[in-house]
Amino acid sequence: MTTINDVARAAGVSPATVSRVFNGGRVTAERAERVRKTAAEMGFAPNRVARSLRKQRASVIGLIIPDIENPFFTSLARGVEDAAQQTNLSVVLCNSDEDVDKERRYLEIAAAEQMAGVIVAAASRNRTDLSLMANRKMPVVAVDRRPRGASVDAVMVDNQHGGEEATAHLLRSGYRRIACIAGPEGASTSEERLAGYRSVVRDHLREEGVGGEPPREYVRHGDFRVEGGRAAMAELLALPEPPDAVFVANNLMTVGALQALREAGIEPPAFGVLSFGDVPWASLVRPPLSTVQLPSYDLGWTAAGLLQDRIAGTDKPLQTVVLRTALQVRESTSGPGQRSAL
Amino acid sequence: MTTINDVARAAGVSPATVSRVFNGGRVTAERAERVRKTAAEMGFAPNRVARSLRKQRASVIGLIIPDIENPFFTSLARGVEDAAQQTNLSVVLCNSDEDVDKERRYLEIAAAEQMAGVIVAAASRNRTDLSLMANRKMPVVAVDRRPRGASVDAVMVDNQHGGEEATAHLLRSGYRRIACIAGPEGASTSEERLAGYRSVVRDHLREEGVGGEPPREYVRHGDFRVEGGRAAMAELLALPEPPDAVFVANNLMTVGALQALREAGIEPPAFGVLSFGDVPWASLVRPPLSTVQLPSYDLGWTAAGLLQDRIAGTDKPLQTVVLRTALQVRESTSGPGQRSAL
DNA sequence: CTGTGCCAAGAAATCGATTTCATATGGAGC
DNA sequence: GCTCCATATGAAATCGATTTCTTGGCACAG
Repeated sequence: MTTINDVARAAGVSPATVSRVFNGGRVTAERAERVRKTAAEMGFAPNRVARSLRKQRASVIGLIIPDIENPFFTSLARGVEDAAQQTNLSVVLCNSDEDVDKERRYLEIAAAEQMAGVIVAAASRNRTDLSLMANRKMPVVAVDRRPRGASVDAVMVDNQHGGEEATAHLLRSGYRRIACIAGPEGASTSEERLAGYRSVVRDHLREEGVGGEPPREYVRHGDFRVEGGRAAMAELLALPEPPDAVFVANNLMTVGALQALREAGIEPPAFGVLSFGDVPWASLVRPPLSTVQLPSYDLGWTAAGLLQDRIAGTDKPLQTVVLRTALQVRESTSGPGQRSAL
Repeated sequence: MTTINDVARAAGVSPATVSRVFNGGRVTAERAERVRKTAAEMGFAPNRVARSLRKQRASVIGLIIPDIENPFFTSLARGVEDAAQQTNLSVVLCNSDEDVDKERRYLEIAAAEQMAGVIVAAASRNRTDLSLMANRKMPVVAVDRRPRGASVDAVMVDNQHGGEEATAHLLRSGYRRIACIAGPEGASTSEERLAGYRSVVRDHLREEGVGGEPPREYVRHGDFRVEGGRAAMAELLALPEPPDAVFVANNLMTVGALQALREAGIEPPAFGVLSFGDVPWASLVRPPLSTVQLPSYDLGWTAAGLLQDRIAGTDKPLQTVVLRTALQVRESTSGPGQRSAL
């Protein structure tokens, strides 16, 4: 491969001069031109590894997500990528698979590769450890999930608001026995969504003059995966007094819940189904699914922006940006009255 | 950060010895133990950038895919990742977005970062240029799509066989006016699938004593995206004699086709729909969709295996592995007879 | 005419690990 | 007891770009 030394020799200058030509140093126009020309002729591209070693920083940022097969995260990844392209940073995507060990390995790699920064959707609120990054003063932005105790910039979704909006909509549509399939206990996103659900149900019960909390058995915890949603839904349907609607706390569990409903011969909107997060190809599901839409792309875009500011060395105080959800009403929650023929 | 020199000093040995401890050189057990211990205490992890510079090779492989939001490719990516983990290679994922320029940028990065190898699902059969890799003798494996004229190992799907199987199944189910929504002209995957379709239809016509080719207007070209599938399906439905079934050459276009069908108030299986490639959450679509299942995970796994062999320096002749598809019959192709109420 | 200051440009140090080369030590064989 | 070899180890070169340090030349002011 042609190195900076080859170019220097060919152009009759020193390697330092070649470097300066490519990095905005002061070089006389005539020489700069000559260097650029020979470099182009020889097909010279600076060796990034050597550059990173010397600069102690690579022009790469890491993006660590817990599930590459979840469209929410892939859309987020596109947001990051598009934003990063603006400052010539490239993005490497790592899939932690919701596994804290795998995640740690990737964090170690990010550190050892001297990446310019990391955006991480943490696999665990408690056990994700960002101290490696802190030690090296490597910029980090948390996205979607904030690891406990980490002092980093963050971009979050207004989960509680989304949960409230969803539950209120179900109530407005006439459903009365509303269940919730929440995510894993301890996951911040799950707990906030659940809190939104709880607060609206509580208010409703108070208005009705009943008071109290939603029935304990109407709240189930899944694992944010398809199978967990299916199991939770099956349990709900097996209750002595099953619910007439469900708010499911993520898209994949919704897929599972819908499968369980179908197996039981039950069809929305007689049974209301509202998903937190777009289900891919939602428009294909019959009937079309009402969802709380998440700004996944913007989440990524915003996170990448914050990270780039930090990389550039801003000393703004840490900030947390919260993006709003948007309720997308479709037929799956049009009300228990319109029973389809069963 | 603690370097190999810090560790060496602390352990009272030379940096060379520390390096040997971590790279399987000959070191007396007692010293090795001491080095390992101090290294652990100091939290030493070798700087990958420096290592890559010296070794002229990083312990990272690049995976370039054209669409990160297509579950086919994400599943493939998981296969690559799982296989790579076996030899401690990490995978960086790059999304070319079906854009040859973006793809070239990533290839340049892979070269400049001195990645150990690249697996690429080419954005274009003609215009994807792998000469950069060839120049540096960097191992490359093509997956799913083979760039024209590149001498690299490849892992492919038996597209023609899949197309034949699909079309034959539609015929067996009683459909007679079978259309095909193919991919972009020039894409090898698309053309092979289409060839499979053509050959079966041709044979059928001959058996019927008619002979000839499938009607030209029954073959449409889309762009492998949702919108393309929708448009193609709409055109098919607008024909004077519309088809009674369609073989769609990829999963995303199938989603579009289903949307167009629904808008026209037509429902499978009265109109047969068969998708090449699993539609995500296929089980949710009503009625369940028949598909030609692609071994996406195995594609990735196999490609990573081949790449690792090359990285290890095997001199086996170039090989192309072809993996078979499997027809998954569901209700969307159960035959035109069972007309659902329209 | 000389001193000061500025700027271009080369020489050389640097980043951190690996690897070659040289050296010392110990043991085996005669 | 001496030679020879194997082996452990350290010193130093190396990878390729960036950056600091130096030098030399030129311009301008006094």
